[in-house]
Amino acid sequence: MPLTLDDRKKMILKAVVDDYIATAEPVGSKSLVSRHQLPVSSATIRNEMAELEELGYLEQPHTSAGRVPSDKGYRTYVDELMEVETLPDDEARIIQDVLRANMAEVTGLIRSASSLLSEQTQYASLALSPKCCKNHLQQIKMLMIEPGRALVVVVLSAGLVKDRMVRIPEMLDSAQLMQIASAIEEGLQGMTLDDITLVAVSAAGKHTPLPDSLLNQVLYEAYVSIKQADNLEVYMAGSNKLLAYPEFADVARAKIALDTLAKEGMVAGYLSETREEADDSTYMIRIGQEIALAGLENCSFVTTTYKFGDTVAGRIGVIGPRRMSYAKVISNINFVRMNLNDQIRRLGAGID
Amino acid sequence: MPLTLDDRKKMILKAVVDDYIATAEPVGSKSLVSRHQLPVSSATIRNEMAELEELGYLEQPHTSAGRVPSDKGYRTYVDELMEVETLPDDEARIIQDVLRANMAEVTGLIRSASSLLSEQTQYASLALSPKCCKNHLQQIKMLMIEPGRALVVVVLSAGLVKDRMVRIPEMLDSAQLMQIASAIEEGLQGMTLDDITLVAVSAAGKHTPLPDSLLNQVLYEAYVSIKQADNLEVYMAGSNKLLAYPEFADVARAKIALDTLAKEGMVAGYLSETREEADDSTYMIRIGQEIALAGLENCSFVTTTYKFGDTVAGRIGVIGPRRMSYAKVISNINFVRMNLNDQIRRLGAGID
DNA sequence: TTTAGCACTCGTCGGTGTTGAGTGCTAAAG
DNA sequence: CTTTAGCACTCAACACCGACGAGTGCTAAA
Repeated sequence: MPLTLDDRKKMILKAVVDDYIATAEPVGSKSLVSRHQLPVSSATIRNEMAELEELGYLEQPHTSAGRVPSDKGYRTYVDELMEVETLPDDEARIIQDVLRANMAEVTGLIRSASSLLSEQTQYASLALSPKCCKNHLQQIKMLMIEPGRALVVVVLSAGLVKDRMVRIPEMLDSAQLMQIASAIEEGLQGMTLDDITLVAVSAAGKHTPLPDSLLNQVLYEAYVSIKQADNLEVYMAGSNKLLAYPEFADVARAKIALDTLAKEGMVAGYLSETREEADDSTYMIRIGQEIALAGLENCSFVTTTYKFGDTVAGRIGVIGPRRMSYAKVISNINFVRMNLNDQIRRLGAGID
Repeated sequence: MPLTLDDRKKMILKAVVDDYIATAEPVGSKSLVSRHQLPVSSATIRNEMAELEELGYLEQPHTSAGRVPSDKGYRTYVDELMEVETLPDDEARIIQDVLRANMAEVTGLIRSASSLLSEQTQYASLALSPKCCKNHLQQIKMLMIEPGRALVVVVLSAGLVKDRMVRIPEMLDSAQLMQIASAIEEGLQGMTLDDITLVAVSAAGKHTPLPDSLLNQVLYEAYVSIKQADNLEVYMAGSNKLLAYPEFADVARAKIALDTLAKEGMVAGYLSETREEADDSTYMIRIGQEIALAGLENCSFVTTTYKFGDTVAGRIGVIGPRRMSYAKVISNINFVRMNLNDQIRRLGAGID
């Protein structure tokens, strides 16, 4: 049994996947030759397809139906056979324009990149908020809103900013609050987020000449705010677009898939685990069963990473039916990735 | 033709709606008598139902099927017939606990109230962010993040806080930025948001001894931030739960409905328009065609308002199939509304 | 090795008959 | 005048049937 397919088999596999992606219907030998004007007869194709099935690249929904790609079939398709188009100018322009218009802030930038992907590909899209364990605390500010309430602003390296409303003792005034914040900031300057503990925050804050009774609550809230700044968040867009595809014609199946996607934590967890693998290639593809999430068996993920400086910060990608137009999705994702990294770099560098 | 139904007709209408809500299947005369142990025969019910149909309260999907409530039927059901249950203790407890845990900040509070509603009722829920044209600007702060970037924090009356990252000229230092912010704050102190114009902001800011070239960009960003603080936002949750109901068994219909809901702007606009009506009653119900949004013809909205102090600030509610369990939804919504208003009041008053 | 030919498979589609829950109507009983 | 038993009628849902056709595998000849 050959480990690699001969050229004709590759050619046929590619044709089958292409056709199935286009039509969503099992493709037969006869329609294949006519559609692609192959120089051989349908009988030959039949023999080849039978072999491809035996090798696990194709499947038959039932005897006397055409063939459908298996996970393995899709896999070799995306790894070896597919031709990635370059993005049409008009689509490229849209992406560039939208990203440029949203570059005031990282979160908004990523969110809009995600929406863009969904809009352009007509699949669902998702993005993970930037999270980098090597992130440093750069600043922490506390802003008095009214007696008893303050806004804690945490600035991480790479210019990522998060804030959070907290309750503080009513007796604290604005000046004291700022004093505490600077004490913490000084004490933790440059520490990585993982290294920051409640003890460390407390130690830093104790340099302030204030009674513990007032301090403790504030220090605790500061600690929580810092930790929360690094929380993994998910932005998802266009999941209802999936209902347009025939693989979701059955509402029950559709519901299972959408319910799974709605549990953002699950998807986030899954994607963040896969962080390390395949770092060299620009994108990562998970097909069907390769996704270990119940309910997404006939879906595929295509994701890529975006960077802060030169460290990977998060993922952004597309979720669609297994039978998705990988070529189109990948060209979009690559372009978005490039532009996203570009804008983030500019944002960090302060270029307008 | 009588303007009001006699007691027996009311009784029958109520029974039909109750049954249809429970089973999702057209209810016939025979099953009605057996289910409710009515003291009359099915023939009598048939006659009554025929009359109710003639009067427009019931509809027949086809001859020789049972009856289904019409919009008018649902309307009188919710207005006159339905018995609103009081919320079971355990559900009440959950709501109280979750809201209490989220009371650091208004936006989070409302968001969690919305999720709660969806979770408790198993329908979709949505909430509009607080927006009150009589809102005053209370504070505006600008926080230097790094040269060229600043965080603008806008505090409205009632303690609503919004912030936004902006670009500023690189030459500005932290002190200057604070100076500008206080100038704006002083100049606009107590103005309602509607009255604040770019001109007003500029006028307030010009008191600072800085060259126009530096000022203008900052003032513009401040203006945008203030305006944006009052933007209408929508939080939606659980829209995929709708797929569980038989009215959405047809994917095409389901898609239309979900697509409409996904256009958050549309729903927001629709709900905010209905703001004034029915202020006296605690909740507002829109049934089927009463909703003027294409795609939601067999859905219903049940919404209520929440308040900042004593002015209406926003809406929160549930979207479900027309055949929704109004009694359950209303008891949930009322309870959430009460607790939400309570927590908002405490939040404003600084009670913990 | 390729391919024409052929028998076979099986899902789809239209037609047909049955079932059953529902109706409206009529005529008798209360 | 209202109620109700009885009956004929309607119609969606379901199962069954046969024809159709796109597809297959196999065989034997080119």
